[in-house]
Amino acid sequence: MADSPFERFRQSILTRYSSRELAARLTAIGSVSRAAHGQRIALDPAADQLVFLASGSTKLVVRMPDGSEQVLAFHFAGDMIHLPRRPGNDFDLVALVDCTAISFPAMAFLDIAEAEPAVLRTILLRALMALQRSRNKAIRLGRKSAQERIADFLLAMAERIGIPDGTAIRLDLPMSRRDIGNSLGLTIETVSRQFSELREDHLIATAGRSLVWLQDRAELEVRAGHVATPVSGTEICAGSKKASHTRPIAEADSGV
Amino acid sequence: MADSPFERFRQSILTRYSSRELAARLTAIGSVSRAAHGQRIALDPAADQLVFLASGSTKLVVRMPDGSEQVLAFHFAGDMIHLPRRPGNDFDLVALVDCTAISFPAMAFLDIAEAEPAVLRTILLRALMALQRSRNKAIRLGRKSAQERIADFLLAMAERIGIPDGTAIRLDLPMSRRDIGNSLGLTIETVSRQFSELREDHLIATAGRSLVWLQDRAELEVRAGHVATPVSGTEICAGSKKASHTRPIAEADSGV
DNA sequence: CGTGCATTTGATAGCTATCAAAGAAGGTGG
DNA sequence: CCACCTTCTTTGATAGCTATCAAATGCACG
Repeated sequence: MADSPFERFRQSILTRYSSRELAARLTAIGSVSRAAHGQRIALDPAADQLVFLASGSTKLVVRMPDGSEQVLAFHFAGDMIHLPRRPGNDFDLVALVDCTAISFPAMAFLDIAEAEPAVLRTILLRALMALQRSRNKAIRLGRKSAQERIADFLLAMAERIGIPDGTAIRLDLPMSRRDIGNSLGLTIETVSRQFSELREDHLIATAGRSLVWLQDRAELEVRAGHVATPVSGTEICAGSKKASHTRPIAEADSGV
Repeated sequence: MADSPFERFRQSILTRYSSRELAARLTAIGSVSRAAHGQRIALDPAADQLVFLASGSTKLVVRMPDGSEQVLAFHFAGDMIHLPRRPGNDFDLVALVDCTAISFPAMAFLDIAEAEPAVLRTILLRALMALQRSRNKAIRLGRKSAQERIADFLLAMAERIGIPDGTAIRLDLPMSRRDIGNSLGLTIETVSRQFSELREDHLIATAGRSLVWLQDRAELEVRAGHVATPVSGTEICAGSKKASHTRPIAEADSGV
């Protein structure tokens, strides 16, 4: 099957030159699981897992003692996700839409991958990217107001799943307002209020529950606190409102 | 020199069986730098760096456009730290006490380490630990009150630099209240108030600016929100206030 | 077309930041 | 060794932001 989960895994993670034996050995320890919207992705709770998300999108959540849940990360097709086992087993990978995933016992995966350092390196680089994203999340949560968090979140999503649409960027968000709130440390009401405010200011447009267009990326960068806010009218700021970083949309990326 | 930075690097990162040639090649691309309290650790801004902290302790900070700084992580001797280069170069590694560090260009390091998959694996495992800590930080910042963050912070520090002292755990915190606040997304005043409250409740004791004793770890776990808070006096909770997780203090660990 | 759930909007309370000032701690120079 | 001085920490009063509580509206699905 040219489009099977394992085929996607091979194309995404294994190098073009890696041996067939390596692929076979990894296939032997990987187990495919499917999950529909809202379902947990079944995982062996006995050991740390490396999960390759072949299709769909997920949220990585931790359940708090008080029953609430904190979203640690969102993941999209092609991501590798590391799930540590902790006493209490409180991490869950939950499907936002229908998903296909392959889960590997982490240590066994690395034992096999050691035969092919390039694969190990790929996993490492993805882990470092995931670390970087987690650090960015910590920045969002630590030093930002509700509006800054929402604007920053939208820009981060634009880089992962944004599609250019005229002068705007179109997003089809697979997660609910509640998930967004749980991810940003905000309540669902606050998320909604900030969406409304950005909409009134014509920085975004929305349709239905999941479609969002970013209409003024430069101003969103300002609202996100990515650039120093110019003091309106009192000082002359040379070169303000530059065209932001203009990073490529939807660059290949992942989430160990 | 048996105690040189490179010797510590070898003992901490390289496996006992790794070749001398590997060590020599890594040594060739690593540059030692020292920094006193408050100084930045000098790093080549041209490329991503992997930094091995041979001695001392540091904070990884990002400077915000408004001039404030967010602390992303604290690091201690033996840690490996990954510093990505971003446009704007806003990440800094700052010494909390006198430090010795070795910095490597990340890609060159990995090129060399590919010859020895066990080394690559060590780096990967440390990256995953750093990711886990960053996720925990995100939980702290996202879903916790000031007191929960402080209690959680103290417990996290206990696991890294805690020293058993009678029935208590002694901490010699190398960072200021301001650094703690910048790390937890709180102001210095709020940090101080929470310390005072924990002190009044006899959960901690302090001496001078840096010494802290954790006197009631189980209750601190409750205050940190690690265990469900028992509803006082209205319901009977079977087996509450168990002796927490009793994880080992100061286990070998690192921070890529 | 009706039902159930997600989202939006509104009013109020609580928590933490901010502003302000006093009180330790640790280092320096006499 | 002690007095001084700078810096960090602690404590207090107030304002602002977001959570919470409550209700209406809108969307998607059967």
